[in-house]
Amino acid sequence: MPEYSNLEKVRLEKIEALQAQGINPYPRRVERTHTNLEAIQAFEEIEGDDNAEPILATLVGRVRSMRPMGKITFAHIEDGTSRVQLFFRANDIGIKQVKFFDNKFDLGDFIQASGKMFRTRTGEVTLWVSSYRMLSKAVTPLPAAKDEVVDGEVVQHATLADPETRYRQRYADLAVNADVREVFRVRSKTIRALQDFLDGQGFLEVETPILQPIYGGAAAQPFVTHHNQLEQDLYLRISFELYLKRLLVGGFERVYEIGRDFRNEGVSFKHNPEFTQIEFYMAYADYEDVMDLTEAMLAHVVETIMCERVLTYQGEKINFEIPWKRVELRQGLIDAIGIDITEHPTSESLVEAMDGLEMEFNPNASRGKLIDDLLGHYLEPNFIQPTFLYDYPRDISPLAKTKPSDEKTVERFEFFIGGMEMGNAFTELNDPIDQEERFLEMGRAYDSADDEYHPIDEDYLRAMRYGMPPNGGFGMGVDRLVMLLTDKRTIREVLLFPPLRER
RNA sequence: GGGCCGCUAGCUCAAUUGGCAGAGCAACUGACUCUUAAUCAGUAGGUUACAGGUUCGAUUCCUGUGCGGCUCACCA
Repeated sequence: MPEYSNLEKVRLEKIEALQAQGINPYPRRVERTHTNLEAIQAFEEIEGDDNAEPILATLVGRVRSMRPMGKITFAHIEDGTSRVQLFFRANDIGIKQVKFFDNKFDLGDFIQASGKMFRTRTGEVTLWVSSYRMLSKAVTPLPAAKDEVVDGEVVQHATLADPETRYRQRYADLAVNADVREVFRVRSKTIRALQDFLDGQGFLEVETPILQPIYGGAAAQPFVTHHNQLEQDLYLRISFELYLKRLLVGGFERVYEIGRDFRNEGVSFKHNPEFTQIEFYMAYADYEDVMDLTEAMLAHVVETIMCERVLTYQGEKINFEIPWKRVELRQGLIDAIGIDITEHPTSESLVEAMDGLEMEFNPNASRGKLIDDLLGHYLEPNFIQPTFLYDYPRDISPLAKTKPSDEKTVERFEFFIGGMEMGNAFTELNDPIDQEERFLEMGRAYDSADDEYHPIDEDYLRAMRYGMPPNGGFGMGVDRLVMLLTDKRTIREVLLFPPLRER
């Protein structure tokens, strides 16, 4: 049994009063002739034409404001398309019906109202109500104090702002904050735009297992679960990579997947334990082809959402015109801190060179890890404009092909926007013998670090031994892209139901 | 996981040095036939997150717990 607040008790009493009058506060059937927006537009089209038939409409929506004035009442209702004003007048429907609305309806209730569209003296297109009924009674008041419509824009005066309540009760946040609803419309459009682009390039969208007996394709701690009948532990995937590349072996030349990855790691403004990833794999392509496609894809998405290839993120204008800046990792570090990583082929040598940097680091880390730390600290935050950073150390890239000229470096790029790492791509390793050696090296690296056991995906190696076409692969965090497109500083703002501790 | 900060009415926020816990909106009662943050008059609304401590007296100071925020760490 919930403990009802005084405000809720008042509304429960209203429900009882309705039922006592034989009125069902939660009826089954609804009538609706127009959305609110359609009704307003239909009226505006015939307005001024004396011969036109009046627009008769039955509208539905949630009551968002009420202004009772004795024998007339104004109210605003909101549906999925727009707000519209209702006008109740005793002359038309009788004082009882006006008072019934004033007394038995509350902010947040759903109503169905019929009448004629007209424009008030103060200029607002309004439904002149001839009949109305309750569609759903709200027991709990919406956490919005009051809002008004100014020039068609809803202006809120003190609304739900506490982040904890907003995330825990996202339904209330959405109901009350139109800008939050807009974020998730943009999110949906973003995913659609990615699909449209890749479909247009001849890619096939596929779905691969989320529950996997062996996880791989990224460096991350997995979530573990258990299948009762199979009597087997399964992992929630940390990437799609190894399954998608099996599909290249199977004969699909271009595949992509958009879906959820799960990583049992820390949470931050740009990390969530479950997040949406897009990966694609492209046969007969290398990482430079993938760079070209990445630019074109992001330009398409930004243009679709923003209607131009520019967006503003946290006050910075970000330009998605092609081509983007391309920075070689080695040169980027030389320019930033004067260290040439090719002159330091061992971690010992690199550690020596890093002595004196203000950045803290683990001197026992591998050379690749140190380079990764350096770029995360000195390069990433400065890449506000879309930037490719390319040619990475081999030992942190076990699935990428080495450069022909340099065994310690692989054909890999990451790209950055707004100071955030957005994605990762490489010329994919397709040599099964080399791949097995890399896996074994990696296993040793884990042993030596006394870290957890890292399983080798033998089936993936078998697939590669059947022959895998040369290919370029790509992965990107979709949540982070949506952050850019909606100008949100934290990933939680673009997740409908961000994780919170149980209360 | 560490550090810092926060938690007061349904919502947004006040409360002087430790001295009767307040406002706006929402709610309730009444007035009002073109309002739109409607207006006007009145009423009610609190375990100050929770538990303990110091004190004549705690929203305020101290300790612990819970939840959240920021940040650092972790994160091929």
